[in-house]
Parts: sequence; structure tokens; C-alpha cells
Amino acid sequence: MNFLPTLRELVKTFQAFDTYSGRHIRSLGLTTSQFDVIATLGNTQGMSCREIGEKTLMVKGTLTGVLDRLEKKGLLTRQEHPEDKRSFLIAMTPKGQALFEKVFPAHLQYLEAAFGPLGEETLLALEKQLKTLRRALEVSSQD
Amino acid sequence: MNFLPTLRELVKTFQAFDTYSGRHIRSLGLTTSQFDVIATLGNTQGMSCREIGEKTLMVKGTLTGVLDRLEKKGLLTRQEHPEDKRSFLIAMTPKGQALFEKVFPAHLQYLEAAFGPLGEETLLALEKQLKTLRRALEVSSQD
DNA sequence: ACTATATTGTACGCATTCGTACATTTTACG
DNA sequence: CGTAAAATGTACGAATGCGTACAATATAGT
Repeated sequence: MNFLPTLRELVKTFQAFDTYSGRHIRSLGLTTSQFDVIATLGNTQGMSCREIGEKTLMVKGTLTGVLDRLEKKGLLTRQEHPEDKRSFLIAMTPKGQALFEKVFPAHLQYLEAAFGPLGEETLLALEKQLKTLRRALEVSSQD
Repeated sequence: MNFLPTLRELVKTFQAFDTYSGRHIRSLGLTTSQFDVIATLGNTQGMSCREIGEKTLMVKGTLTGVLDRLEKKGLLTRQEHPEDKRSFLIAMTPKGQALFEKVFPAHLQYLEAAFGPLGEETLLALEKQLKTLRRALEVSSQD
């Protein structure tokens, strides 16, 4: 079973997306990780570091540094969590929310230009195939 | 057109592969990038930095550091290129070649355990779908 | 209630990743 | 031939990304 071409294509496609998306995000003055956090926190009342990690697919160790920089930029705050003293409620500042409202729709539109022409059927088929591969990897991981 | 689920699945699948593959490579005492270089140079007479970059999908700036560490480990050498004074012929040492012969088949077999069960049809279909998406991203990148 | 275990987030070290700038050399073109 | 443009690899700074260890707190099992 020669899976290497498929594997190589997975990596190339991921990189192509990263390059395409990253170029636009950088022009907005952000990194990809920073944008992902802002996109996650926008229009919410805030959430814990764990929740942000689940949604952005970042591990907590990475997230600490990303949140530090966004906090230093004045885009978010870490407040004490009332129910759990280990945790923090991480929420956007007005400045952060304003940035979200500016960059999030703009980036979605930018991505739409690339993904839109593919059509819904192609996107759904691809999503399904990817999920099949991911499950195979996760099952094998359990050994 | 809601492409976000497909996009998220692409990232999750890539990460699942990276986690699965990386765990094994780390147990062999290497990083993913180092393994990719060794897998590329194994059983060859050596090649330029540019060629390695094309095959491993690493940009040259990244490659410099990875090659530095592999050279320091005594796994490869940088010789002067006879035809082009800007370039180097990067080739494995006997120690590097021996490592290649040990880890490359082992890792292929490890990956086979995850990819094999998918079957050839699924892999080919996924490769084709990915290529469609990648071309859409590359076309949009030209603007 | 007590204690072993799990969860939450940070600290740290190491290696990558990328963009930009740069020196050197090669190529293309007039 | 001579020069502008391109190619090759390195240097550098900033920011991930990840594994491990760690302190503080919460939860579960007894």
C-alpha cells in the first residue's frame, strides 16, 4: 500500500492553506495563532485557557505565550475565575473586540475566495475523507 | 458556502498525523524535520540545499538550522559543490547512512499500520480531493 | 474528612518556522 | 563584454510548537 503520495499531498495542502491564510493575517498585523484566539474569543463573554485550546487546537503550553502577547497588546484580559481558583476567565477588551470585528469578516471573505469555487459537494467529500484518515491515525495512536 | 468544517478537519487531520508520526520519530532520537532530511538523503550521492528543500517542503532558512544540527551530530557533511560555488553538496556520512537504514524502514512500517487499513481507493480519492483544494489555494495566491 | 488522583495553567528548554536582509555567485540580456 | 536580475545559502529576530516538570487547586473514592 503506497500511502506516501497521499501523505505528501496532505502536507502540501496544509502548507498551501497556511501560506495563503497567513499572508493575509500578517498584513493585518497578527500571527495565525493570535488571529485564531481573537476569532475564538470574539462575540463571547470569555472562556478558560482550556476551552480556547480546544477550539484553536493549540496545546496549553503554546497558548500561554500567545495569550501573554495579546494581553500585552491590550487586546484581552485574564480575570480571576469565580468558580475555580486554578483558572482564569480570558476575555476580549473593547479594543480586542473592535479588532475582531474588523479582521474576522475580512479574513473569512479572503478565504471564501479560495474555498468558495470548490462547491459544497467537494468540500463535504473532502471533509469526510479527512475524517476517515484522522480516525485511522487516532485509533493507531492508542497502541 | 460553509467551508470552515472542512478547514478545521484539514488542520485536525494534519495534527493527528504529526502527533502520530512524531511520537515514533522522537523515540528514535530525532525530530520530524531531521527525519525528513535523513529520509531524503538516504541511498543517494547527496544533493544541494535547494533540492532537499523541494523534497522536504522546508524553506531554505529553516533548513540551514536543521542541517547544522545534523552536521554537528556527524550524520551528514557539506562539501563544496564543484560546479557552483554558491552551493554545497550535502551528503550522508556512513554513520548517517547507517541511521537511515535503521530508522527509515521502521518508520514506514509504523505509518503503514495507520494508513494501510484505509485501502488504496480511499487513499487515492483523498489525494485527489486534497490536490483540488491545494490548486484552488495556489490559484488564489497569485492575486 | 482524607487522601490519591486529575485538572488547570505556567515555566522552561529545545527545535522549528517564517520573513527579511544580506553576501556571493551565476545567469540573462542588451 | 558588462551589467541588471536571479539564484543559492546564511544570519537574524520574533513567534510558535511541543514535551516535561511544576505549583496550586479541585475531584473522586474510600
